[in-house]
Amino acid sequence: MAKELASRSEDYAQWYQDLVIKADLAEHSAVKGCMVIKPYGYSIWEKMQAALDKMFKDTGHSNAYFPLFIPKSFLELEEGHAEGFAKECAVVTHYRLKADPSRPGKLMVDPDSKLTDELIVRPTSETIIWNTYKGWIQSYRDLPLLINQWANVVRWEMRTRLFLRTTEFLWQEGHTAHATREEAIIETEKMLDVYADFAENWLAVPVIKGIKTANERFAGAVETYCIEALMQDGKALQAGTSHFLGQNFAKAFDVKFTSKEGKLDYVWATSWGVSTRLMGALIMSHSDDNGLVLPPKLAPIQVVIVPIFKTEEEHQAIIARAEELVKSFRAKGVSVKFDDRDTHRPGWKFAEYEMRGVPIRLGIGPKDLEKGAVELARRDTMEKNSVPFDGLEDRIVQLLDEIQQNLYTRALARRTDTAHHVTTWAEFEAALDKGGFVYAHWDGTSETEQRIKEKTKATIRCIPLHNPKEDGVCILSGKPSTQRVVFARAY
RNA sequence: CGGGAAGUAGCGAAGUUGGUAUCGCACCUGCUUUGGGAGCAGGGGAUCGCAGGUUCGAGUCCUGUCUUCCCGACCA
Repeated sequence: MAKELASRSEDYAQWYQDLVIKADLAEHSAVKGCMVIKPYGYSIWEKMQAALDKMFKDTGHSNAYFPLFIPKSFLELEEGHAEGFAKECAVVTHYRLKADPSRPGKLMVDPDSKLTDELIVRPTSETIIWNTYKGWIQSYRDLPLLINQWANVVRWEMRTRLFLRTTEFLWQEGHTAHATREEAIIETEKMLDVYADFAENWLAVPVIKGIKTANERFAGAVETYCIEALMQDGKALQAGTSHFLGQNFAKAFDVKFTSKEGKLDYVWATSWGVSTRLMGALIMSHSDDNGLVLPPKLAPIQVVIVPIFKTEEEHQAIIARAEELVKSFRAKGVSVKFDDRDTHRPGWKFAEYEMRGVPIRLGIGPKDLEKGAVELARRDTMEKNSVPFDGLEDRIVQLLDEIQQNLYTRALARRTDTAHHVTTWAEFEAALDKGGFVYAHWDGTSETEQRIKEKTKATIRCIPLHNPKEDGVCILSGKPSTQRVVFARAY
């Protein structure tokens, strides 16, 4: 009724927007390109943060916090980095307002408050962090330095979409410093593994781990690793990146250390990040035309109990039973909500929790009490079954795990089913139009990649790690190639 | 930032050649209801995105501006 969505098949983009709004995840703000993340959406993000934060800590990292503002002069120091971000920076040029003498009650920028060194609102923090690290690192004993920060960043995007691309977004950025090139590369790959682990085991989103081509590489990086996910409409989404920065930033910010052998050398660096874009990946991987579908591990509410009754006697009996269930579920670590609001009827609640993606719904009414059972509805399959109270909490724990697995399996099957291996240009174009990852030979040049992008809007998502070698010819140039790379149209 | 579309009550929409705003849902009250978004009756809520202008009179015409959506260029 009031909350219907556009269908995925008719208008995928509209479906996505409707869903974000109607599942109460986020809304547009009064500020162009910026969103308000609503409590329900934010609680999902908090669960992601908690899981990732633990993974970072478990791999030896500590959190810290660096300034929102970066002096413009810092951003200029690493050439590639400067070029990459120059076009999308918000710049603070003044530090004060004053009453506008020509418009009573209005404010104006005080021209006397002009900053001599303008400040950039961070689009990423490499520069301020490497400026800081210079003071922290003198010896090999100070290494490795393993820092993460949770922060907001601003990139002045021309075209925005809730969660997928907004002017301001939330993320974490890890910045590490190492004594050797090898150690930095190990770190880069380790954090990519953390991201892949998180994507697959928490988001239930299968990802391809790979390396970006030069065209797609992070500005200032020597090598960019990524995890690429496939959305239901057949488009790819970069879900996380991990960069081997070489000595680029160490040289730009003059960060040297004395080795055990007494030699002075620049340190080796990595940076890695995932953002609230993961919310978009989560939404577009599992949800359906009835609304959001959440993997149990990230669902703010895993089980909702909806009472159904006519008389107050029935109501009281249900409350008694429901409270027992809540207690036993919580004892098993299951997050459960008993929705005893009398302001909404059961049917309304069913629809509402479906829209919000709650993995399991239990309906309890007089008929169930009589049978000693509940009506259990699974959000992922929309199946309904009567399940006895006896042993219910164990069944729930098991079922949550089953749902988590099912979402992953389903997403993986979709990715596998839509994957194409092509050899000719005609096949390539046809495959792109169908959607999904397209494995094709490429001659390895940026020029060819660029031409393919211009002709088809598809990009090389990545060169998969441990990619099997296979002789072939480039789909566009016909030149020899030693491996297939992954193409797709992307978000 | 270029091209297109849109903005009227919380949401979705109607509004004729300019004459002071209508409908559905939602909301509030009451009664009846409650196993898939309840029914009936009554009620409240809009300076028509914002700022100017034309006019006796502007939701409607003109100018500017903000925001959103779609398509491009750019990007997580």
